Amino acid sequence: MSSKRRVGIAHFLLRTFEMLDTPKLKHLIEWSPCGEMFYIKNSREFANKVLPQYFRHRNFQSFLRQLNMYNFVKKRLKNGWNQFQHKYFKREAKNLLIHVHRRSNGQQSDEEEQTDQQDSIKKQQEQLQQIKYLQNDIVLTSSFLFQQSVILQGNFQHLKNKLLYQYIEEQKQEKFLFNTFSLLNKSQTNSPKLTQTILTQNRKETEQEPQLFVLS
Amino acid sequence: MSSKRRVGIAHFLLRTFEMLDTPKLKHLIEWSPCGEMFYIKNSREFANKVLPQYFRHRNFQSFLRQLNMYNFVKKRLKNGWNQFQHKYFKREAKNLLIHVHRRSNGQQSDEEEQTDQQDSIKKQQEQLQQIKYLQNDIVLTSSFLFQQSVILQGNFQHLKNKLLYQYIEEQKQEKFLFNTFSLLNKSQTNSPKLTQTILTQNRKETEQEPQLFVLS
DNA sequence: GGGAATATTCCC
DNA sequence: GGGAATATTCCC
Repeated sequence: MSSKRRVGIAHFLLRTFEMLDTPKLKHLIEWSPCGEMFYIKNSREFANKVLPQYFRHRNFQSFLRQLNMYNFVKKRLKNGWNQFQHKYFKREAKNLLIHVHRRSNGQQSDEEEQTDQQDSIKKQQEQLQQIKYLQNDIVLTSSFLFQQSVILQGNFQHLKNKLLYQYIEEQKQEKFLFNTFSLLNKSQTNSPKLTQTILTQNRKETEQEPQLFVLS
Repeated sequence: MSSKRRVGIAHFLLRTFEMLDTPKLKHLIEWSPCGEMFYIKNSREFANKVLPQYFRHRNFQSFLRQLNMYNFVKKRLKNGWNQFQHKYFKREAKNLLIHVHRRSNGQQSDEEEQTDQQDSIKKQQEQLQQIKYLQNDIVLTSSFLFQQSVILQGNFQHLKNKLLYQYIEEQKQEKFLFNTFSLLNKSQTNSPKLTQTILTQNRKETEQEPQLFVLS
């Protein structure tokens, strides 16, 4: 168990007590009239303005968590206030604070006795071994895949560049064609039929699906 | 045990990395020339001026404790600097940070030495812990690769279609050109200079980079 | 340097 | 509200 307990009173308890001792904060946190519990009246404002003065944060939730760890009992009042109470946390009895203990986190109950412990340990070891091997394989595969993805990205980039290049070539061709016909029209006012013929002729051509390439 | 690991990289690691990324602090904390370890040159001043900017305290010792929990190796240099090193904490490889794991507190040596059984159980637990960490890494990588593959497939399909379309267009143009010149040659035996003019004229055209498309 | 307590955060 | 991880403190 916790053989080593700090002697003093927890920082959290002291600071919380201090807050309650501060008249300026009465509109946000205050003892009940008789001093056996206290209220937080506006948790939002309280969190933002008061908490950072006493702790390293401004989360109401964290404050709640602490109260909870010290076994304070919370109650929601009708007027929206939060009320907190602890048997040993009272205005008139600061000395009682030494009885407020923080909940220790984990109780390790030893459970039943295990006769076949060794047996089960061995089995577990074998399983562990299997898992390790498998995991190792997976790591290798994963690493390989990662590299592949990088390579693929590269290939893709390459392809994209190719495409761009092709596009440029195409543009040139188009321009070429365009110019050709311009010149043709200019120089052949006498026989405009030629252009017509060319266009007609070309329209007859049937298109065929080309076998481009097969990728995956 | 700890079945719940946070996905992200520990706040401590990120903040420490940030410090090292800050040129203004080079006189107090700085990467080694090659970036595989870092130095703290004046721990006193560092603690007072730098720590509170990145953490909630100004204790060099607390900072040390964290480095220690994350298995950094400390070395005291002759010139008084402190050097820290971790396999996966390097300037050029922020992505490796996911492999820097916080030591789990799990070791509770209650008193005397422990039975062999308990010992072996503990070892197994450690191993399990390691496996879990590694598995988490793998899951992250795998998820990343999956996303990558989807994106790549999409990009690739898109590109393929583009390419096909372009190819068809090109074919049409070529055919068209071919026909044009055939007709031209037939009908213009008298003035062969026209073809020449067309070719010369076209050669002068300047090319311009077209905006093709933007992928991912 | 590291064990263990308390403080704070995150999440179910 | 509480389990569990990380952050900070304290101490040997």
